[in-house]
Amino acid sequence: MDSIKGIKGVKDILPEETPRWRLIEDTARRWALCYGYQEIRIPLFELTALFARSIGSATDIVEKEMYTFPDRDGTSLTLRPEGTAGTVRAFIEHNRAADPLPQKYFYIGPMFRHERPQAGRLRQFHQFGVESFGTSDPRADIEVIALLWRLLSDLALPDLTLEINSLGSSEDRAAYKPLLRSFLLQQESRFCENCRRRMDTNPLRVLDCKVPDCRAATESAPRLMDHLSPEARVHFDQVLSGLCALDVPYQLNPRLVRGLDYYCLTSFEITSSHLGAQNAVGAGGRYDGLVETLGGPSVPAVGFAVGLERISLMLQKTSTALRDECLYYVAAFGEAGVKCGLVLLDELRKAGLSAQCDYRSSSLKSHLRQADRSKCRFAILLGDDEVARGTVILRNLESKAQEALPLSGLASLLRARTFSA
RNA sequence: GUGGGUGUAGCUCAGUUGGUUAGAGCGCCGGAUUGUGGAUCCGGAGGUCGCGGGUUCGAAACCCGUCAUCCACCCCA
Repeated sequence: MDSIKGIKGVKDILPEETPRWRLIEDTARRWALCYGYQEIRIPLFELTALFARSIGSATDIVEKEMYTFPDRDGTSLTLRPEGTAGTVRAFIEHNRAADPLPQKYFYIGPMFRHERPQAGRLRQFHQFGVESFGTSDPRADIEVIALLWRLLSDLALPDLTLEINSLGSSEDRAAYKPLLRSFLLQQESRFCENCRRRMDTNPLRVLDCKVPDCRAATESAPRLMDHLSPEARVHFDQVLSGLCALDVPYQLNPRLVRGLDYYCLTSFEITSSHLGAQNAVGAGGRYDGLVETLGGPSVPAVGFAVGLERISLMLQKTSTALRDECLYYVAAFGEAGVKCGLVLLDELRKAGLSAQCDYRSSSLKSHLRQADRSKCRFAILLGDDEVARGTVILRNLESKAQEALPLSGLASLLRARTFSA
């Protein structure tokens, strides 16, 4: 009989790795709460139309990467490829804009995109993201960038670079695109096939091409940054000076263009040189028009998302192995010992002390071998002799020091020791 | 969707120009006078050589196909 395998690009996170994942998730939650963001839990799937409208129907995500399927009545549903669309939908649906307080949310959970798996890229992957609604002030941009920077720094991820750019307003881009396009057309022969196609569909992306010849060809291209409206320019300058004031180091990258349609003004990305080809750890930007696009009021917004797998990959290299520890191993053997051991295990656990036992082991020797492997700090030896005396032997597995303790009331005695130390 | 690499024990991998019972290390289970773990020594379990076809007296090895996986492109977190 053939065994059933997992789905391509959908990975199990095994017990060896979950402590690392909890560290990442706990750190993210802590920083988000510290900055006044509140957790929101949104569905894993939504109407397909939501993503098509928010992300942009001409983007790669919508065109070829979504897990889309018909509901039983035929309506098209899609597994969420990112978290912003659903968060904005919930924001509108529950009329949160009517609440006068700043609306700041974070989410954490799995996302789904049908891509070829690669280092740092899976079909089910995990993101932590924040969305700050209602504030057009550049300090909101600074805040989310600082939050992202502090979070990643706290995890001590190596060689991070924050790159930042301004995409201007949609009017700025509309005015800039013809300039760029005519520049590109003048030297069309220098570009790769991909870029020639992009000149029509999305000329901004040509700036982002990794082919060295293409990069060289766009070296002297007109810069969007030089064609910003005065308002956009001021906004951008204030973001940059704010980052300076907070000592968040950044690098201007005029080529930085995001792949989702809804971004405007501030756009940023944090990369690491330790990640292989997919070097972006997290990215985000401002999306002032999105709430309105999805049928809500005109509400400015800014946010980011980070890839948890990519953080995990880097953490694997830098930090020592984490593991979940168990305190006591109960080595119960012999006819009477086994009976008492069953009860003792339960009492320890009821007292909040982690305890385990290998029920297969029948000799003290094999128990101690298991205790050693389990990495418990103590073994409690309980054989027929101890039962007869009404005691147990508490053995420190590291120092090998042993002491006899009374069996009755043992759990509360150990509890008192554990929590007073 | 495109390109390349890799599929042999639970894990990491050997396996000669095709040659007979397919190996090692680690891990696992047991033992070394029966109540004391890690070290050492000894023993044991565990493999449709990814799958299907072909070439051959003979295939883990060569050929074709297929699947899986990894890396890269595209693009993204």
